[in-house]
Amino acid sequence: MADIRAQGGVRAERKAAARARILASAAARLRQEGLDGVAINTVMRDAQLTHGGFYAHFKDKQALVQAALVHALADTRRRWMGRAPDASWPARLERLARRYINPAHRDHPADACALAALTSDAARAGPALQATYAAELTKTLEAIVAPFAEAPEADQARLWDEALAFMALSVGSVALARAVGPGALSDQILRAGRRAAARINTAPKESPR
Amino acid sequence: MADIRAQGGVRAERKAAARARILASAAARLRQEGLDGVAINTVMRDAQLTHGGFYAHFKDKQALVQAALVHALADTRRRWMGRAPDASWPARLERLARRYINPAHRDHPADACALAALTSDAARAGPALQATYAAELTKTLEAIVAPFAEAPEADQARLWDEALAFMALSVGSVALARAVGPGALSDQILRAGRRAAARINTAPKESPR
DNA sequence: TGTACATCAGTGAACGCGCGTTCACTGATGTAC
DNA sequence: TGTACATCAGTGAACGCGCGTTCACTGATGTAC
Repeated sequence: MADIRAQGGVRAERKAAARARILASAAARLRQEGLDGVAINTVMRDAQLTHGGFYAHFKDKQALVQAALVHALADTRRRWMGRAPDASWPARLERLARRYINPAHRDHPADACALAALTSDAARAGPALQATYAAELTKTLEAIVAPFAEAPEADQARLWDEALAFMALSVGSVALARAVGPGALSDQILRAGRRAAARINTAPKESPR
Repeated sequence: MADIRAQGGVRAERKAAARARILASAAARLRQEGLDGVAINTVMRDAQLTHGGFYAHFKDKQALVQAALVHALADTRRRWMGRAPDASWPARLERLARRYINPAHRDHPADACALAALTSDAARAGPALQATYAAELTKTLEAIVAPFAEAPEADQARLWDEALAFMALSVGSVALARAVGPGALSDQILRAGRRAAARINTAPKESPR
């Protein structure tokens, strides 16, 4: 009895399921249509509910968007990194670039990385969303360098810088490839971006390679 | 007399001046607040007019946004490229990266490159705006490689690819640096992106350098 | 186990707001003679 | 040069629409005895 109550009961279970549906539909809308695409009416209809009930789950639209952003990125980060170990740092960047900067990722935004979808939205949003965006980007950067945490201290700074530039190029390539619309230019951007991402180099200009 | 009429007369001159004010205010709003920031009421008030008169100048909001995008990019492209000749292709990329990927550019969006401000907006917009965005990006790419049009035919494809990746990284760095909000991470992104942009390399993975 | 009351997720109408667009009107500018 | 009419950039009220949020209400679930 106590156990069953601890599990939540029928009502709590249904509420949790409803919240999960709301979050999933908000996450998809967020990635596909941005902040303005997360209209409460639409999200609730997607989740087979009416809009009035929304406020039993989230304080306001802002809270939903923040939760949806975290949800979406946890999902794509896990799928992106995969399980395959990489032989070297360049091999890792090459593999991650191949899996991120490609036409399928560009063409399916509802399942894609929210960092690439929301650059402009986050730039214009308030500090709260920007902080969430920054925290999620940081988690992603840490996931990129994680397998090389054993590398010498002296190399850590270089890896971090290269991961930063790698993310800027990856996000930039996909965002730009979407912005120009379908066509040859979009494909060219992805090809060039993918190649350059695998060869990113952040040595300061003073020290020639 | 005929000359004065050819110049347009008082009414035509005033109309042209009003149109220029509308366009300038729309271009600033577009860069700072995106497509939704270009509200006709606001833009017309900025231009010292009332909203009803808008349709004497533009067919609809879409036409204004397209014209403002072209206007904004012509301006920033000219300022970005400057007049200084560059000693070499790497020197050109290094100089352009320094002038694009920096805190001042990040922090003054109303005067900044619209390509970086509108990636997400253009990705979700209709084909007409995407075509304009693509055409403006193409003009920018052409301006980047223009001084090296005399280079051997065999090098042209490489220069174009590197210009593509360079733009993806430049736009991505500024867009990402804005998205994370002010702080150390934002500055790190710009520093790493700037260094990597000056060293962009799009050789295919099969041929090691 | 059965009954009476309390809780609260979800419903659906309503609100105020800003948006893009339309439209009858005004009055300075332009044109015809 | 002077007068009568035509044009049209700009005004300001009005429209329908979708938005986020509020709120009185419902009815199934949960609790107390």
